[in-house]
Amino acid sequence: MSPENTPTGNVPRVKSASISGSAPQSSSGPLKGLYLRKQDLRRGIELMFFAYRDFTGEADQMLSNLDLGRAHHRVIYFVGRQPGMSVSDLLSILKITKQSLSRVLSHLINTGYIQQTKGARDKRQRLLSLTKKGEALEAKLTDLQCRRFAAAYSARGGAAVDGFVKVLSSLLDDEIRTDLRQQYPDHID
Amino acid sequence: MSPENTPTGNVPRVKSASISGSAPQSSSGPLKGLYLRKQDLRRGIELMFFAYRDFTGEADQMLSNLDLGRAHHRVIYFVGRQPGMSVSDLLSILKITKQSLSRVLSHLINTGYIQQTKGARDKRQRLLSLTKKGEALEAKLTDLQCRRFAAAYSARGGAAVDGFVKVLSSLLDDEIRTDLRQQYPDHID
DNA sequence: TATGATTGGTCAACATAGCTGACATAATTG
DNA sequence: CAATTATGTCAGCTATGTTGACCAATCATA
Repeated sequence: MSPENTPTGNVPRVKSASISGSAPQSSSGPLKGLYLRKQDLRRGIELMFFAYRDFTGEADQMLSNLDLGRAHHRVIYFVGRQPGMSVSDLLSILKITKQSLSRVLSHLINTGYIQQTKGARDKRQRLLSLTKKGEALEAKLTDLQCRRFAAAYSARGGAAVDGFVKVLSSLLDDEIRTDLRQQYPDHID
Repeated sequence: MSPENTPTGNVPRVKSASISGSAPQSSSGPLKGLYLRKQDLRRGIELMFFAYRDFTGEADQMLSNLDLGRAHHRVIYFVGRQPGMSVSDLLSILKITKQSLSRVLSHLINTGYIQQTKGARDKRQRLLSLTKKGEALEAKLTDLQCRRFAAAYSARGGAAVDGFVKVLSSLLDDEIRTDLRQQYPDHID
């Protein structure tokens, strides 16, 4: 695709790679390196782009009907996942600025999706949790996305799911992988 | 996590699911449905979120040094992938409005990353391609992301890559999957 | 207890990247 | 010729990110 600056040391250069792989073996074959051609890596890049867009699309639609955006969804999701979390917990998960979060969080509190309670140990903390209304929305949104995953997982089976999880977790930055490993100890290595 | 509105018909309800799976079998076991628990689906959701962020992070950084954003990257990527494509081709891939694309595309043309040529068959079309400068940037950005994929793929092996591709393609909307299948005929089913 | 660090909130200002709606031009097609 | 298509452009709006500055409450500790 771009002659100069040949890929990586890791990637076998395939000069003038054929656009579509009329590969002699199946692309899933055990032959080392057969999945490291430029076209295979590009396929991964594109799949990530399209799959992420489709994966968030349905929820985005439902949210826009409620005058909410994807940023609100993230907050609702993670607060629902770990009720009683602090604002700084949320900040370190989302990796956005306090100001960006504040805008979204305030709106969710004002519209009754999220409630705050003062921390018992540390009274500076505002511990976040979903209200009934927030729980209802979180359930609807998460169900939408879980449905999509459940369909994909059942269509492809456990071995494919295992590979999916392995590769995705290897795409993570090391720091994030360490965090996630603690939350899913048996599942992400 | 949210009792009301129980998941899908497809998803086995696991009321009061334990937070962390101290599963009796490995999560990748062949046992049907063991990867369809709510926690497994949530793990997928979260992996998509974090992996997508990390996957785009390095390129975003490089782009911001050039006063470009992710939208510019997408245009450069897809034009690089298919030189000579028309504006409407690009629109249907990116699924954004003409105006949104126009802003980004004009900037890339003005700054010399992309060039236009009138279509030979249809003179209304502006066929897009990368300039030398654009090719150089595309190569740097794509190499960055390919490196990440190559590392993940080699760390996990061909079987995992196969599962990764299968599950991701099943997460796509049907329409997109049909399109991609044509571009990677041997690879996406 | 006084000091410094942490947790959280807020204000102002700005940038990017999406959106709608309206309209214009050029070229193709029927 | 009329309708459609491909593209570009203007004006304005929204969502979500950014920086930098500053403040108040609370906690931890010298």
